[in-house]
Amino acid sequence: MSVRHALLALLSEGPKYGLQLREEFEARTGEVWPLNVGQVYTTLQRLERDGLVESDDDDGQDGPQKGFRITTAGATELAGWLRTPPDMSSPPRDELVMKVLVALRVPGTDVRDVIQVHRRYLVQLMQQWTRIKESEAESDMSLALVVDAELFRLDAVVRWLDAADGRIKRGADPSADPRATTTTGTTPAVPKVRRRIGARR
Amino acid sequence: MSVRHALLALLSEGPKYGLQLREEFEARTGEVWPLNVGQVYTTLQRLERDGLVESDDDDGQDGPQKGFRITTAGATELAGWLRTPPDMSSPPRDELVMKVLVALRVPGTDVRDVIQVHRRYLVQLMQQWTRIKESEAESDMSLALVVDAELFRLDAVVRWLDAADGRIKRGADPSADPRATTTTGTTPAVPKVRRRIGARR
DNA sequence: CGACACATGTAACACGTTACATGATTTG
DNA sequence: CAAATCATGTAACGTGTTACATGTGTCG
Repeated sequence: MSVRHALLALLSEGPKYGLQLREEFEARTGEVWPLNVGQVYTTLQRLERDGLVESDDDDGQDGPQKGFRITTAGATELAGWLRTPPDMSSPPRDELVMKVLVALRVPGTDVRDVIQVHRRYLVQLMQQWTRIKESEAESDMSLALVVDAELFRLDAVVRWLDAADGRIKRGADPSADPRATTTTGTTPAVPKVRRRIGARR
Repeated sequence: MSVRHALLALLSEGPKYGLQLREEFEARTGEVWPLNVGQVYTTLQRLERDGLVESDDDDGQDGPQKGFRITTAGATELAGWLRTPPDMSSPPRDELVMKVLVALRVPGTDVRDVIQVHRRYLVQLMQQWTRIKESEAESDMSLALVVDAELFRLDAVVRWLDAADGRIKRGADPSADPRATTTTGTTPAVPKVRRRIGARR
């Protein structure tokens, strides 16, 4: 859903064609978020189909540098997107969190070891981003913002790993009665609460 | 890639069938990460096709509660996955970051306003997760871990928004010479650096 | 019986990725 | 001319979502 609206936003500055959109997308993300060309074209097709965008193929010919313009509907859609917080019920499945949850139960796995392996990797990554930030981000606002976001994100992951390690260290999961969740179907029908966060949207 | 390995992990405890996998997946994530059934079956098909899993259809019949077992190849794959940090070159495209980057350039948009709208929403979400954590997470390790992860993540996003707001406040993007990135194709061929973080994998 | 739940599947779609095919234009 | 680059597309696949179709068993 992200690329779609980003293209719409780029077109709101004026008509553009395919490759140009890719270049400008990458420029605005400090060349940190590569965008493959194929997706640009298919996304543009979908945008045109949905009436958010128009192209120059009125004259029949599909010459090179086929320009696209944003429509009124497109501008409306874009404005709405900018002010609508993403749907956060329920949170994204995080691969690293999955790994730790899973490692807690997979026989013959040292969870805390898994945690440390990933922690080391993350710290290393943060150092590399910090280096980039120090050397290049002075002059490029977009790059600075993207790198900041990544650093904050990685820092949160590291801190979560530490918290998880703490939780696991003290208390070998006292709540986990394997019988309660592992049984083949004889569980006495626990009223299943599907946790969803409601917030006015 | 996450669900695939999670199912593999569940099967490493012993043979299970489709719906059971869904139930146990959700139990292990504190009912916070719902998993739709259709995906379970299609993922199981792919796992079987790839030889990571075997089923009871040797006897021809496709009765109900069709059990699946993990294979040796599956166990190997799982062990590898647990100790392999996810590929972080390059970072995921974050929708909120995209919005702010985009809002910087879309005519007639108050970026700092967009930032505040989202900030309020995020703080509100954090309060709800905190409430859940205080009331229920005492007794459920998985839930505690998942909620912690979400709280750390949201906190990082809020802090990024504040940092971004700061950057935007001081300095109306001095680096941004629109001509340099917006030109129609006459840019003098800047040596395009595609930033990618290398780390031994 | 009829309603409900369990259980397995399929179809259609959105989005993302990699890889390939096809022209047009520039340049050595 | 030949090769490289620019530009547009398509195909195949993986993953995820929603919705529907189809059986089977249980229980009022």
